[in-house]
Amino acid sequence: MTKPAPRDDLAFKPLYAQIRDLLLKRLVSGEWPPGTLLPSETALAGEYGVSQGTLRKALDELAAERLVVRQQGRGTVVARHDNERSLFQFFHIHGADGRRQLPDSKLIDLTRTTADREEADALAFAPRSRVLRIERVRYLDGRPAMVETLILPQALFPGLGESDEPLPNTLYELYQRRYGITVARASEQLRAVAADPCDAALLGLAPGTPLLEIRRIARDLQNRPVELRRSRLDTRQHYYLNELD
Amino acid sequence: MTKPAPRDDLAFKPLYAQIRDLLLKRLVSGEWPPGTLLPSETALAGEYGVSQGTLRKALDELAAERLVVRQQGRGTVVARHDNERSLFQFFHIHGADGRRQLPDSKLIDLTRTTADREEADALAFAPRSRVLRIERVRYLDGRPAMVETLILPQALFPGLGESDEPLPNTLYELYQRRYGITVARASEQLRAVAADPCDAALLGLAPGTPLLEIRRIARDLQNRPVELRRSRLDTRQHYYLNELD
DNA sequence: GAGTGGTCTAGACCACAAT
DNA sequence: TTGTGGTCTAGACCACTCC
Repeated sequence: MTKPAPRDDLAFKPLYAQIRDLLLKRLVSGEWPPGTLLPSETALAGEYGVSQGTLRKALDELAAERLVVRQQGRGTVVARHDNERSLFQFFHIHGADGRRQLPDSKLIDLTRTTADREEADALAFAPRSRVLRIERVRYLDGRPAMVETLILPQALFPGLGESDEPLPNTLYELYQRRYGITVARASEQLRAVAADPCDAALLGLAPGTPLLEIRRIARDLQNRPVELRRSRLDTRQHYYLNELD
Repeated sequence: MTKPAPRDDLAFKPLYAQIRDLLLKRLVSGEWPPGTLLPSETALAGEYGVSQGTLRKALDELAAERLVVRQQGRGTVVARHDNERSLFQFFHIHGADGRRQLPDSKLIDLTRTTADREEADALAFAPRSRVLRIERVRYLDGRPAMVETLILPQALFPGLGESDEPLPNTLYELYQRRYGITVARASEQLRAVAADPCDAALLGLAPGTPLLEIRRIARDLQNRPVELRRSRLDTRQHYYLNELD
């Protein structure tokens, strides 16, 4: 129907990749909020003037990135941040028996402050940007297992934590629903550290106990850093699982 | 050419998945050792009596699992365990500056013994199977950074460590070349532990220092556990990186 | 029954590697 | 020049969901 992509410029992209980018732009724009049923493959193919096969390959790529979910017989849905997704994509902590569950959270502290140098570097911010700092303890099987510090740019999450409403347990769902920010990927750096007196008191263990520290940078659909998170986990009853394949 | 797959049994698989399984069987069998150039898509499609598109989808799946590598203009090659693959698929440790390099290794001890209960469980072995136990220290930037214990079933690696030849630094390449065992995937459990006196002496740090312990179970093409590995990393200069996407 | 995504086919042309 | 994998198309039928 349309001729194949021309090969003029050096940054050549196959047609299906170009279509993928156009679809992603519409996801980012908010035209199709999470939970929306996309137009059918044939409709989109017609709209872009490509074959169904090419459009399908574009959607398959977005599905592989977990930005959309394909459902035979129903259609293609924009991915939503439910507990299921949080658990499978972003939560790698397992109990000694191999089970996995989302932790409960107890807020310890919530302050508005400025990013220190390290935080600004990690988030690719201007130094001394305004950030929200959240400290919480997370419970697994009803017992305190993890201390967590979050750094959020105030510019992206205006008004967060100002009302009296309690913060939900799964924050990414809130980012998406209230601020239209979808956490699409993250990178985590893992280290072993000694519990400082504060960690120790919150987790009920001796200072100096080894803890697994996880430093996460979460990014949105445009690959922009939106959250910095430092978790310290007591690994006597739990471990972090990574599958390599 | 051939009719679509029948829908008789409950364990229905699409045709391309069946072809994938047949190709995998030939990889496992040793018919196509690592490094081999596979027959072309058209040749294989003819052989199985399917269209090129279906055969392509089967090969694409194997490529996604990193069992084969596609090279435009050349053909499809059976994946080989080179340093590149070891680094990208199996080695997640980075230096403080984000760089990554394979560590050097120094052998500390090599003994033939029987698996203890925990080891036998992890490897899905009969208890008290004969295993080879290797202890080594691994160096990054010329400095000791990690203590590593490996448990290998003697039945799978006969004669390993009996001659005087030194063990190579990247073992997976040896498993593949000498024993025809390809490590295809692995799972890693991460915990924070305190350095015991032995770790401390080998790494030159104080006993009790927090170390990142990585327990890896490596599996071959048939998903059979072939190696158990327990690494303890000094994370003052290095970290373990996991990308979630 | 209507509409969706999932599978499969057949054929065309392109980019790339090897000779 | 030959042969490979990569892209793109057009059309068919199937399995599934929903009304």
